[in-house]
Amino acid sequence: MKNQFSDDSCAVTVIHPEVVAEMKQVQLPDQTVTGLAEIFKTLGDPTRIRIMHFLRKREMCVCDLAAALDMSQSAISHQLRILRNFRLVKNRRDGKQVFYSLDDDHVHTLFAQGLEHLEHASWNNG
Amino acid sequence: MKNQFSDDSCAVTVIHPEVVAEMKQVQLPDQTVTGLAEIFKTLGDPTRIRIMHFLRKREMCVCDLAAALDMSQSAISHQLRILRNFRLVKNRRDGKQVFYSLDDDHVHTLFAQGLEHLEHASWNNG
DNA sequence: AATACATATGAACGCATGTTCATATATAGG
DNA sequence: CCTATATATGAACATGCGTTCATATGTATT
Repeated sequence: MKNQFSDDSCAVTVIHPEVVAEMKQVQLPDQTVTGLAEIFKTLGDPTRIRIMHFLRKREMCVCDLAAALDMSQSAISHQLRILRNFRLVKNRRDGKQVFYSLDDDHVHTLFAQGLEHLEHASWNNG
Repeated sequence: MKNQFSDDSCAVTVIHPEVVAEMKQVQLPDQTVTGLAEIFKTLGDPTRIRIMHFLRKREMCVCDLAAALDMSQSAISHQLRILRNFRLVKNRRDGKQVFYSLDDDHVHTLFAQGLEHLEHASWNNG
């Protein structure tokens, strides 16, 4: 016999069965895991970071965003759709223009915490 | 003349030149943008979310992580390397085993804020 | 030294993702 | 109604990413 096997999975050696059992119980629901991953993935792109950073300062229309970022209107619009889908930004129409702004305050805090971690990581980077 | 053009970019209509100018000044440094995006991208994967959630509870060795997640040791190891590269987890060796834990507290808060946003988004979802 | 075990890593494969290009929708003005 | 403008969207293309498979490294045991 070469290996121990966990109860209901593929062949993996288990070293601390109690730990594994305990962790399987406190596992997050799939929906929560997916949701969390989606939020973070949405923020995990330079263009979207830049957009979010601007919208933290003020609401902006699509055209101005594209100009300020030196990118095409189409690219920005696609990104805004993604941010909108995951409720990170909301929009209002004013005539021909559509203005975007942050959807809620948690995003602000997410940003701040991200920056704090960045600093922390830089310390250790030396 | 069909369009206005921004000073130093490709052809994009500018609607509020003052806003665009102001935003260009408060732009984040490229390094910061990249760093932030990398942190969030790193958290933007279901497997890594699950790993981080476990490590929030206790330190764990690679084998147990693989067993608890019903995934191959190789897959987990690859993911741990990514988390390690971006200083989200740290590791210590104890004999043949390597134990992983969260690197700092900001990650905890990042998680919490992500979850809060999840709830917020669920309200609006109806 | 030789074996067994825990972890790490490189290559490869399939799938997701960001941008561009072309075009559609929506609103204002004549 | 027709044109111009602001935004949205679908298809396509290139790049990036997560997993698997095979294998290497590192550590204890005999």
